[in-house]
Amino acid sequence: MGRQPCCDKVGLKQGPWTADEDKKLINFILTNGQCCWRAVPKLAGLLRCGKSCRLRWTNYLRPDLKRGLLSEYEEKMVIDLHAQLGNRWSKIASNLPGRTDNEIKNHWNTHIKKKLKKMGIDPLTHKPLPPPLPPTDRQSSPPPLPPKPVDETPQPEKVKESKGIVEGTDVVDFSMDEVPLIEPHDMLLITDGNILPSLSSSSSSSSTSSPYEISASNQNFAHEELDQSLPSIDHWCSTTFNTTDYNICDVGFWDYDDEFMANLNMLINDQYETDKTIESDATFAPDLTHYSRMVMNDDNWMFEQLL
DNA sequence: AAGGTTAGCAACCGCGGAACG
DNA sequence: TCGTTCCGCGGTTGCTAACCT
Repeated sequence: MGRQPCCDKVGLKQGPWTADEDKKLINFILTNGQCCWRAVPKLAGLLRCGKSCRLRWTNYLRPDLKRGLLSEYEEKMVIDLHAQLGNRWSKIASNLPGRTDNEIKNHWNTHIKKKLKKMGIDPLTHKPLPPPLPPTDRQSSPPPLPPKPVDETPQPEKVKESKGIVEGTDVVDFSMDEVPLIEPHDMLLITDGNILPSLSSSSSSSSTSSPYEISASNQNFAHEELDQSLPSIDHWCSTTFNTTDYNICDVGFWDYDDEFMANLNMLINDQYETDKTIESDATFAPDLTHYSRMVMNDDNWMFEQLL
């Protein structure tokens, strides 16, 4: 017996989302938070499958998304994280606040790949490309084998993806196995050539195998960068709904973790500018007691006072 | 101006794995 | 332990605007 489809597609809408559908979804999540995605379309009055709703929300409607092209810094981050993690876009995205895995994947495929190739770097292995062979050689000889990873020691966690390798044939592609995995404590983060001060007490930076340092225990890798990376709520509303007719004061009822709420709180209250030295999650915790609920109504954001 | 091509991106597809009964 | 459900992820598709001829 095969796997059941994620949703009954009969009568369900597919393709681009309309503004009205967006509003319905946003209103529902603002009011109820993120719950079981399968139930969302029914409860929100949408003729979509739950998967489609989740995708639309996570990739487009989330208020913490940063729209627009990746900055030079973000691009550098993506390149280095890709060298460490391979095509694990969600992991890469988790280190870039306001960016989605889909967005990074698209940017990689359309921009970064070409850039690296132009620079003579293989986007798969992040090593210099072999010099191009003359046309006659290309026809007669198989493609060169990819270089082996420098570190030959066995990896504790082998990535399962190994598509593209066909043993005994000339069809040779690269796999995730060939990208050495780096433990969080091995990572090093720099921006424009300057090593950022570590926000994590545990990062010893003894290994310099990577030009970036990502502290696994502290995802707000650098407050300065976070400041640039997170979008403003005003910007979100104006870009998402193409309207300036809203009045943002406070936002609440989000089903997010404390750090996200704190970041959002800082954006809204301008608290961030005066409190850049915050280091622990405890001090990040936002005060939600006075928050209003934001609801989409027609083309405008409406606010409901909770207290 | 019209038709063809390319680039960029939103959305979909299908699989794997976690959670649960 | 097994079957089912659901979520999340990575790969792929398809639409559309921009560009080219």
